[in-house]
Amino acid sequence: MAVRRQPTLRDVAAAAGVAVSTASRALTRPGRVNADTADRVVAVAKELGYIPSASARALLSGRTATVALVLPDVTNPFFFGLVRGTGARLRESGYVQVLADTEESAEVEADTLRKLRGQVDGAVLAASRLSDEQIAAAAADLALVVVNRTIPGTPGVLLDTAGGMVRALEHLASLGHRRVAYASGPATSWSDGRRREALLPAAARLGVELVVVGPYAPVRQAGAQAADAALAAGATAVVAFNDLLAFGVLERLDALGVPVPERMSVIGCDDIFGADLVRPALTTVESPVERAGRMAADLLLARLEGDQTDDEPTGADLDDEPLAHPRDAADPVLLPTHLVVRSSTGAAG
Amino acid sequence: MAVRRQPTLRDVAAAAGVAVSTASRALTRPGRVNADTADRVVAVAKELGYIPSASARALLSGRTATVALVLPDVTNPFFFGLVRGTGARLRESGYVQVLADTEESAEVEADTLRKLRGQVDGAVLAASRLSDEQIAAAAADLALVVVNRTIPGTPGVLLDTAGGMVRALEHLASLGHRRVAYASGPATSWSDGRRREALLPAAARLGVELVVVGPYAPVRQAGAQAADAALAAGATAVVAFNDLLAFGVLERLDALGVPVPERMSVIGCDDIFGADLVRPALTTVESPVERAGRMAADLLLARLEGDQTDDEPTGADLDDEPLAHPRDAADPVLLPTHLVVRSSTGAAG
DNA sequence: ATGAAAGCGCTAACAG
DNA sequence: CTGTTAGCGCTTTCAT
Repeated sequence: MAVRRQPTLRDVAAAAGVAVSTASRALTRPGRVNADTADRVVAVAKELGYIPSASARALLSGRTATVALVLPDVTNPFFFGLVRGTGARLRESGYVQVLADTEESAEVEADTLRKLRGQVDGAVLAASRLSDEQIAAAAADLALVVVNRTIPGTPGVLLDTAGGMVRALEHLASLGHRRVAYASGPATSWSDGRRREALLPAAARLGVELVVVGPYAPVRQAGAQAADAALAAGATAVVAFNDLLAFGVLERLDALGVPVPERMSVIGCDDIFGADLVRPALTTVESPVERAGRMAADLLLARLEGDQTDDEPTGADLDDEPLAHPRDAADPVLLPTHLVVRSSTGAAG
Repeated sequence: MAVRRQPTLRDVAAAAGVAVSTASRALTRPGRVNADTADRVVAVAKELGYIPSASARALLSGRTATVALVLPDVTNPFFFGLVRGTGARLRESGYVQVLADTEESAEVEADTLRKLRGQVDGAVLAASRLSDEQIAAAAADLALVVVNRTIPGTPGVLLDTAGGMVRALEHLASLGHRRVAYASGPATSWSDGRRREALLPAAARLGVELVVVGPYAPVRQAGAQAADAALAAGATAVVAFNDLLAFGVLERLDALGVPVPERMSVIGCDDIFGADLVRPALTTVESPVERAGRMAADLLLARLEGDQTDDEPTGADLDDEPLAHPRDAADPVLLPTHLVVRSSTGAAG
């Protein structure tokens, strides 16, 4: 197991009867070396099973061809799409994806980010628990792209779940609901704040009374409390922070014998795996998470590949070409969401 | 973004007024240096925000403190537990986890493994699509632990799903089922072979007629065909290769108006997220996937940490101490599974 | 077109 | 206890 010493470039060069520098060129810039020599080197390298050392390359170039995806909780199905989306995009460009779970802790997250510096070329930071300032600080040391967060100067991808929730409310209003509960997510969740900001005026406009209950942890178990709270509030419908919570609400209502959607309509958010499996199937706000992941990776790679301007750029350059590469055009990309109506919503009881 | 040059050990040494080697020692072996000096160096390092270069360390030591988890498909919920289990264990020991998706392709897998060599200290290989020989070959270059696979000389963790399926069959037999369909998984799946080997004799013993249908891709969509095949075979119960497939079976039966479990019992495997959410809730073979992940990581780390015997061991050592560290005691760990009975199984129609 | 040599950041001898 | 030196594997000047 893992014993055999790996052949180095020196071995290849020796076997091919050339200098290491020639071997290096033959392998990386075949054009800048005699065709015959190049072929020979390549052949020898292949025969020896030579694989360039990533560490040596990284040490020399400062680039690791590795990107981290930093998440509060790898097991939350919501993030699966991100893992997949960023992973796919990164792989396409020959990057390696490393996964970092911060266990919902701001401290662990800050620590992770610090350690990551130097290990990776950049990171996609999703649903960060850090403050704007902390993120901005981290962004000074490590190429960062944030998902579902707005940090001035840092590129980001936003999923418009707030908009989706407004459409969910409109849907409920059209079904005759007049008293709707919003089962809110973690107090530290940036998304949750945005949604509340969007839901309140929308409710007023629609003539719907919105009762905010919570905050709840975005997990199934918390759904029981949310269901009870919605019931107690006299709501005929409940919009949950996410599908996990909505699943829990459905379970609780089922256990209580409250028919869905006859006496209570339920709407989730994210359309995670399972939303169409539960009975009744869950009406939910679908967000293109995988696309968000791809896009986040895209943004990051663009920065990374663009950072070819190694040697300290002159001051002049900094102020020039504001069009080609506008400094503060890091306006986050906003991805639209849409409401998927299933059987968990119906006319107001 | 990511501009500021990181301080190196040299910067720290200079700022502290010592030689780099002293700074190095102060930071890594505080005991072997004057306490005052050490304190000063540490203070300076902290002030400068010094972080040792992983690349340089790796280049020098040959160890990257990184372990890869290689999977055929990151999006398959079955693997979530593995991601979580290995990730948790690795993090505990200060290792970084990298995720590699081989897209269900043996070629991509072989390629990935080759590239990984040098980038990581070892890898956990789950549900490999490679042949035993290919895996054994890869294991010569990279510390490997396999999950759900038996490779002589390579440590592994096995989930006893075959045993679980036999218990599932016993459960069905006790409910009076006499004709049961097994919706088999991919032909290349090692697990599937094991299960068939276990199910056939068990069926004979139980006086149950087992009809093997398939093979099917382990995905929801394939469940429709499986359901139809089970129906056509006149079975009163179907055991599916995995929960994903079972979900599809449930959906199809629902669409066809076949009541579950009245006219058809359904059993899945893995107890993935959602198995208790579907209606009727799915009876399934639960396997401790997360534990398997932890254990796989454990085995790998044991090898890694144990591999302190750098300089080529003498031939003598190889034959000695067969007890302390038995060479071929790489007997795979077998983790027990158990049947979770839910409402998708009932008495034979 | 090719070789020799320097050096990325760090640690491990080897002096002193 | 601390400084000097060498070298991990590679790319990249700089010569030739």
